[in-house]
Amino acid sequence: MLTLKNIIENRNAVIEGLHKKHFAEAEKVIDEIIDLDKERRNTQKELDTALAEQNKIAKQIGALIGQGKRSEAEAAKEQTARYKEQSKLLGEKLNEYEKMLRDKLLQVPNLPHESVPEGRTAEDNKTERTGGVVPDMPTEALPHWELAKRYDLIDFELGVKITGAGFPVYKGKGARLQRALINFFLDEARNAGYLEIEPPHVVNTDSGYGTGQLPDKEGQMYHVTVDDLYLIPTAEVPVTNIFRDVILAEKDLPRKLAAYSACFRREAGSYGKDVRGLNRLHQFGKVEIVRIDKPEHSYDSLDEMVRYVESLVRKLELPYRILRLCGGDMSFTSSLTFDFEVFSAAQKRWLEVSSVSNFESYQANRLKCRYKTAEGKTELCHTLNGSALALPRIVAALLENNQTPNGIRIPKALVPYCGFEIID
RNA sequence: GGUGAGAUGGGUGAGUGGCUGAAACCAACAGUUUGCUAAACUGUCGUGCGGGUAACCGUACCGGGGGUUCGAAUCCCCCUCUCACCGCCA
Repeated sequence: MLTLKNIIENRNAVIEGLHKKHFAEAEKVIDEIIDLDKERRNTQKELDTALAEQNKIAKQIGALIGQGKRSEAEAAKEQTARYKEQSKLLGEKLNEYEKMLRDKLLQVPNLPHESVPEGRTAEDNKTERTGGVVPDMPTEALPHWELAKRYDLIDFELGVKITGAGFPVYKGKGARLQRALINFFLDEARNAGYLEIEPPHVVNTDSGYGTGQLPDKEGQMYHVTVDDLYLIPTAEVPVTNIFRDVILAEKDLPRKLAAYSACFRREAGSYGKDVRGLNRLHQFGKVEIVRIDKPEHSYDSLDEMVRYVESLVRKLELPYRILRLCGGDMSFTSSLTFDFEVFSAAQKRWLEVSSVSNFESYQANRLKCRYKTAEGKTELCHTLNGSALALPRIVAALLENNQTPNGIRIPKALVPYCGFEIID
C-alpha cells in the first residue's frame, strides 16, 4: 500500500497517478484518507496525554507507598479513575480510526511510474520491442492440444478424471520437456546471480496479505479452510514473504532469488477458447525471479530483469514481443510492468509467458521490508519480480512453432536438458 | 494423535508486580592504539505512532488477544506457534 506520508505530502500527484490507473473516485478516497489521518493524529495526541497523566500518578503512588504514606496513596488512586475511563474511550476511538484508515489504504492501488503509457485496456499497451522470427506455418499446422494428443505428451481428459478441467497430466516426453525447462530456467537464473529457493507451496494468511493477494484476490486462490492456508498462485508469495518484517543492511542489497513452484489458480470466471489446451490452467509450473533492492536502483534492476527474461526467450528461439503495460492494464500493485508474449504459430496468437514488475515500496510497505541506510535511517525497500518463465504457454509455443512432418524439434539450448532432439 | 516444556531486543540469555524498553555476554557499527591484520580499550547500538527545525520529549510494544491492579515482561483466561518424548509414517 501507499505510505501515508506520500499521500499527505503529494496529494495532487497521487490523485493524478491514480487517474492514470483508472482508479475510480481518486479524489474522494484520498481526501477521506487525509481527513481520517488528521482525526487519528488528534486522537493519538489526546490518548498519549491521558496515558502520560496516568503513568505519572502511578509512579507517585509507588513512591508514596515506599514512604509509607498510605492514605495519600489511596487518595491518589481515586484520581486515576477519570483518566482510565478517558484513555479507554480514546483507545477504542484510535483503533477505529486506524482500522478505517487501513481499510481505505488497502483499496488504493499503486501509482504508475511516469513512463507508463496512458490507456485503459490491453489495446493501449505499448510494444517495446520484438524479437525472433514468426515461422511461416503451413495451413495444416496443428494447435498444441492436437500435437499433445498425436505424440501422447499431455492428457487433458485424464486430468479431468483425476481432478478436473485445467489439471493436465504430462506424459513421457511431455513430462520430460517440463522437467527440462524447469532445470534450464533454474540453471540460467543461478548463472545470472539468483539464489535458488524451494519454497512452501502453501502459505498462511499473513503471507497472503504481505504480497497483496489478500484481501482483494481472495477468490483467486485455493483455500484450505481446515487449516486456513492458501495454495500459492505463484512462488512470488512465499519467496517475497521471506522478507516480511525484515530490516536488511544496505550492503545486503540487492537480494536476488529464484524459485520453481507449481502455481495454483482458481481462474474463476474464465471460459471459452482462451482456456483451450495449455492456454489457461488451474495448476502450472513456473520459475519466478524476485528481487529486493534500494529505491534508487530498482529501475536499473527492472531493466536487468527484462533483459534476463529476454535472453531466455531468445535461447528458446521463440518469436516474442515485450509490452509496456498501460495504466489501465497494469496490476493493482505494480508501478511499471513489462509483459512478455510469445507467438504461438498454429493458434496464431500471442501468449503471455512473463510479467516483470517493479512494485516500488508498495509491497514493501505491507511486508514491512526495510533496510538501514549508511546514515542509519530505516527506509522501505523496493520489490520486483518476474516470471522466468511460466511453463505451459512456452510448451504450447514450442510445440506449435517447431512442428515438422518428422516431429517436433527441440531448440538447441534445451537438448542437453531434454536428452532428445525431436519428439516423434 | 497423546504427554510435557517453552515463546524476552540481530543472537545467547537474565528478569515473578513499581527504580526494567528491559541486565550480562556475543555479534554489528564508530573511534583510540597500530607498518598492515589481530588483540585491547572507549563509545554507539530495537521498532511503531504522536509532537518538535533539531537536540529531544511523550506513548505503545517482552508470541497474539482479553482480564486483574493506581501500576504487568512478571498474576489470571483464551488462542497461536515452537521444542522434547511417545505413537504413526514418506
